[in-house]
Amino acid sequence: MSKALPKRSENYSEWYNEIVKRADLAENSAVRGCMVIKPYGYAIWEKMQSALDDMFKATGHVNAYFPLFVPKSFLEKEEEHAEGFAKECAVVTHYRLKANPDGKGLVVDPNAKLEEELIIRPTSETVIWNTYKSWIQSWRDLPLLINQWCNIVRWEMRTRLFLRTTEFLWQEGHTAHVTEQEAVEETERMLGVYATFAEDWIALPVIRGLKSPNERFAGAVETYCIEALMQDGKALQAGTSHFLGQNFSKSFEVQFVNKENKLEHPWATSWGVSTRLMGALIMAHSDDNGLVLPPKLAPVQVVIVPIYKTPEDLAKISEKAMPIFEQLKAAGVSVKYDDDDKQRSGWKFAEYELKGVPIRLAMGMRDLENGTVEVARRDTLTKETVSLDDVIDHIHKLLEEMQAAIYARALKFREDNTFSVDTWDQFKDQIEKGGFILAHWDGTAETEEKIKNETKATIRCIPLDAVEEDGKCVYSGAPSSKRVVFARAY
RNA sequence: CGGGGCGUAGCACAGCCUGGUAGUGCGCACGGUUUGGGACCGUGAGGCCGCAAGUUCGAAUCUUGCCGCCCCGACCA
Repeated sequence: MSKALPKRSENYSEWYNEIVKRADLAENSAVRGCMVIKPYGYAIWEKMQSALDDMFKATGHVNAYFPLFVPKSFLEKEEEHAEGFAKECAVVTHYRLKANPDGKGLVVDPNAKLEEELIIRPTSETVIWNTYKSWIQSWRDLPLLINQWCNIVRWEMRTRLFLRTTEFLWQEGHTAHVTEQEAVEETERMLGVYATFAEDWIALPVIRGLKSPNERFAGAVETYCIEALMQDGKALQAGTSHFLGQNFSKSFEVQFVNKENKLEHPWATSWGVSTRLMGALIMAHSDDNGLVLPPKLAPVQVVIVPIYKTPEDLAKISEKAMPIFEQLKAAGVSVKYDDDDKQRSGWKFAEYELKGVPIRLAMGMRDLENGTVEVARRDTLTKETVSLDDVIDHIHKLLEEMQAAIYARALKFREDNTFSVDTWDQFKDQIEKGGFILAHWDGTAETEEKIKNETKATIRCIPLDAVEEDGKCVYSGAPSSKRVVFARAY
């Protein structure tokens, strides 16, 4: 077995692929473009789900489930939406197979052709708004605040584990409101939820912004996003929140009676984050030794490794280790005691580093004599010796400290790799080196397109907190009032 | 869909050019010695060499076709 991971500095994408596989997060499946999320990777996803779900509930949302299949006629109803997704839809045309009359195996039964094709959902606005039609009659039915956790299929040309797969897992919130302002507030509220989640849980600093019209969700009036910077200097869109206006309520003829007894179309939002967040988590923090997990998302936060020669020694160590294990567990810390004698301690150290376990405790006979335990932290790869009396308290503090330190490190990286650029030459030069580029843009799709064609850089977002300043578009020289974020992106 | 690469043991690969007994490392099983940063020795199990056809006395190796996967582009969360 090759022990070392590829180095980030030498081949970032190979490093990424290897870390996903070696840390047991996911693997490619027998189905092209589709991944198998392995138990360890899924455990992290479950932690993300659980935290997000709590935040959705706290903001008044409830969960529901809508069908996997979308009748083609639904998808067609909102024109821009249909156009945007048409190219990447999987289509169900038949409902039955039969024995191959020419020999072995099965063939599609031509007599079982569907009258209307079914699309595997690339997103659920259409089925959901078709449903909302019957759920919404009065202003008293609003706001309708619904979320669903489900899978999605978008037929991508090229896939990468977690970052872009044909099938992926996500949540999609779909809300309906009486007023435009309420819907805009909801869109912004959920963007805030995503940003808070990214920063507090993934320890990932994000820029909150608006997408340019080019990058807008198909069918949206406005798309908000959070953008993060990965260690290779490329940007990753980590979440989106859309203000849909009345586009879907009109297309699906959803109306409610307002307080004045007049018919109105409700205002809509939708918002989602996906298993792509796993990719963000990996690429933001991990190093050449493996995963680095922020404690809040680590399936195992503390691992205790006994170091012993004889079963008698192990028994003595266990006697001291088990109270630590029990106390941590009782305090809600996810802890594992690894006394498996199949592997030696050195192997375990490397393995837990690869898997990103935040804190490792090692206890040997020497520690027993001294009443101590060795505490190793994953993010800095540092070790210290701590008295058994203090260790529980120490771990609690350390977990919090590490969560903050990992965020701080990512924030510093982003700050060190964000550049204000004012000339086209500087722009072209900097984009090769990576990072976020803050530059003036004249606001036209033409300029955006030309910049993309010449440099592969896209406008990641127009930051919500952009300062107003007079400037000239870095490409066209036309006047501009604020800087937008450019980067090459995943 | 274009351009490149690869399909041989669970995994990573060699062998192919120049046709002739299917190999190495890791992993796995058993035994022993080890154990504070990925231990070592010994014994052993494990293969339709991607699929199909062709050439040949004989094909992992040569020819043709097909299938699949990976990487680089165009498309995208």
